[in-house]
Amino acid sequence: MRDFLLITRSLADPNRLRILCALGCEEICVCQIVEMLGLAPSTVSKHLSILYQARLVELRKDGRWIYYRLPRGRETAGAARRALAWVRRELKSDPQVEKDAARMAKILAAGTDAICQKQNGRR
Amino acid sequence: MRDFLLITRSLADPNRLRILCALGCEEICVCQIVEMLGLAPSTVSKHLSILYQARLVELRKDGRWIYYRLPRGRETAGAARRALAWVRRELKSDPQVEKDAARMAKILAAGTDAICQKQNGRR
DNA sequence: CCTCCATTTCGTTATGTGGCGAAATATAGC
DNA sequence: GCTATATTTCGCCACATAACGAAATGGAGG
Repeated sequence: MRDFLLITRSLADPNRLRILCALGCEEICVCQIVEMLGLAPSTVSKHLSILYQARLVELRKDGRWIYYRLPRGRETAGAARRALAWVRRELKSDPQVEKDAARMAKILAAGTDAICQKQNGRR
Repeated sequence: MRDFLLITRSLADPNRLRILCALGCEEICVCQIVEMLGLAPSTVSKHLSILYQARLVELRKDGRWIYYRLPRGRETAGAARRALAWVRRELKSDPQVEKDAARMAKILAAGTDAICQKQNGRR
């Protein structure tokens, strides 16, 4: 029950749902999620931490960047995998999610290296 | 997204999950849910109202009693049905849920009419 | 009509949560 | 080692929420 509640409480916030849907299949840098949501980095970090504790996302550190993604390996807890499948199904054609996907595509495509483009562009 | 959030926020509370699991297949009176959870009637009523708004339960009024049950008809929104199937699967063998089932069985079996037994017994 | 009782609604309180900015942490590059 | 930058942690505030008891609602039955 406790673990399941970690999951359901994670899913009870629109911004966290948007993050999960945006992750889709690709790996996304924190700064890109910040850009997509338009929230303060500290806020996004908190959301990601909540998702991480519920095992709904994994992270990979690469230099000073941190990439988040949906869990991949076989070792992924079944509960998390089923929860993600459920969310994806229910929100597949959600307007907000679709808008986010379009926006994220633009964010990823902007700039040549496609990594933390906004911050690079600031200089 | 809005409707989906109604569902996920409903599922983000342990007492509401216990109610949904207790409903299982049978129809249960509010006073019996109160007895099972050990919470104030007003609190339980609020929980039921939240579940009702998310379409996760239906109600049937019978005299001065109100029975709640999981949604039945074909007209039930698919999202609610899928959410309930997910919850049931994840919590099928949860210790708390099993204890609740045993307790609820006792509550339903107590008394001959099996309706609001505790209140009947009070007189 | 009046009472009784199951349930809901209302008002209050304590706690949880989402948001931000500031400060801390960590890594890259000079 | 110092600076710059990405991310997290911390402290704070506004607001949501779960709990209760008291009062209101509504049907049953005298």
